[in-house]
Amino acid sequence: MRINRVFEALSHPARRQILTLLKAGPMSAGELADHFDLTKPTLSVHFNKLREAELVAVERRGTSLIYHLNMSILEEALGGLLGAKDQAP
Amino acid sequence: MRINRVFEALSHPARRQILTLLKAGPMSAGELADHFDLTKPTLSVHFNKLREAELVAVERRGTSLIYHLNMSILEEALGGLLGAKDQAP
DNA sequence: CCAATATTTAGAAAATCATCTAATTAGAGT
DNA sequence: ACTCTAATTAGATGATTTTCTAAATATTGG
Repeated sequence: MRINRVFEALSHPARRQILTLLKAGPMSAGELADHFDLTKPTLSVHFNKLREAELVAVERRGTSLIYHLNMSILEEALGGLLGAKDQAP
Repeated sequence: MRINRVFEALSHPARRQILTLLKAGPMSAGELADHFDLTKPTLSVHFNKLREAELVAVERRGTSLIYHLNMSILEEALGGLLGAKDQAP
């Protein structure tokens, strides 16, 4: 896990909201884009950063790309910073 | 809590390391700076961003400024993103 | 008050980021 | 093969971030 990429990915509000939306279940790029005031190309760039951080995985379904949340990376990254003052619980 | 500022502050590796160092206890700006290959003015800018995010608090002790970790903001921000798929625990 | 120490603020340069429009790729159905 | 829909990549531009050096501020001690 490239922790730098993860936190960099989390630094933009739109990207955090994408993750929050995906908590409810997988969603296509288009459906996700409907929740924002940004153009699809812009959202596409955000999807890419989330994918590079492995915070989401993508799967093709016909002409659509379906994005899935990868919760474990989120837990590892955030948990890693939160916990471990002197030892792991 | 300005969640945007918090995640923006967490996006830089030096700033995350500052927080990690402060887990062991309060430390002066100079002591913190000794752990990095960056100049003091640069570190000072990082301290400011952490302070604006309320991730750290500062207290003067003579000519030194002592930085303290504010763990609760970290917990709120990260916990807020981690938890709450449909309800708070 | 003056000098020394600790740290910050100011200003500038280089790098990175976010965003848009236009063009391209990929798949499905006719 | 053609067309429609879904989404991406390319290229450009403006804004923000990171970093440095130089100068300024604050506090203590003689």
